[in-house]
Amino acid sequence: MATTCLELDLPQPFDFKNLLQAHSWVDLLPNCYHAEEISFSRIEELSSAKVVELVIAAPDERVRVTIRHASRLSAGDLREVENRTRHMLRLDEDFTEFYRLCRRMGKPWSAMAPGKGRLLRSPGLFEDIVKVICTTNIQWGGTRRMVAEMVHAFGSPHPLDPELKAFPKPETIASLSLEDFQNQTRLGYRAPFIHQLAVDFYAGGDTFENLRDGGRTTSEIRKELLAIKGIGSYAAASVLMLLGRYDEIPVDSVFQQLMRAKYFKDNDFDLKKALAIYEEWGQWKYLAYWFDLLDYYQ
DNA sequence: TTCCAGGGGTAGA
DNA sequence: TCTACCCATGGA
Repeated sequence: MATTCLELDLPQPFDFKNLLQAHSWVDLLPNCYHAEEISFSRIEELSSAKVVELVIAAPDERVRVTIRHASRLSAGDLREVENRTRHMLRLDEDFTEFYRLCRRMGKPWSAMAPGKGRLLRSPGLFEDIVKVICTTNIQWGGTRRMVAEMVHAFGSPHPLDPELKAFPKPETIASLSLEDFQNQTRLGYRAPFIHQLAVDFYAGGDTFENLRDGGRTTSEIRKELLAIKGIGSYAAASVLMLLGRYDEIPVDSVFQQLMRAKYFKDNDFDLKKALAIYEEWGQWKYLAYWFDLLDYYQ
């Protein structure tokens, strides 16, 4: 076994612990949260087909990525690990304007300004879209189970610890018949959506990479997301957040519960009035809602 | 047993 | 654009 370390500068301010704890992506395989060390690990399959383990921590003002690997890593492999880490931690997103708005809005949002607001995401868009589909119409325990079943059934194993596996590649799922895919996982009616997504990603991944195009409007990208089977308004808002666009609020049972508990009495919940609560946050609505939620239930 | 969960697709109005 | 109905699965 060999171990290689990478260190990356963190933009300041940056709250790494909050990035891990603020939403539950760190609880979904292949991510593994290490609460005591304030770190997480995950198995990654690189473009070179090497399967490595990344352990990511931020003990000071830098990110430390410890890579456990079986064979020698090339400069290209290391560059890929760096790029994937930067994407997961959103190191290149600018939250300056959001923090300014938080300070102006007062409590509870003023507590955001010292570096909170970054929500962990996956290195690849396929993984994030599949996981969002797995959050629909099911409790969180079911989401974890479905994601774990896909990773165990179709993920590439780490050569030094075959029980640890990467998130499945689109081509692995696309190479299976829908029937075989369904028989090896319990995804319910979501199975055809995820299988088709894998087929489409494998056939034209570049089309999906266009969703990351910063030059396009959120409504353009939202329209394309809604064209994906299995993605409705809630899931589109969630994927937009994972793309770094916070304009849309994911209206689901969690949102409605918070609204009924905090802002509406008895049965006078009104969706338009509820959405209007966050209107003044403009392009930061998702984060304003999300941290309002965390503050209320903490 | 029944309800429903970090909803979405479809048909029909 | 809105509504009704159906959709697998499993926890409560």
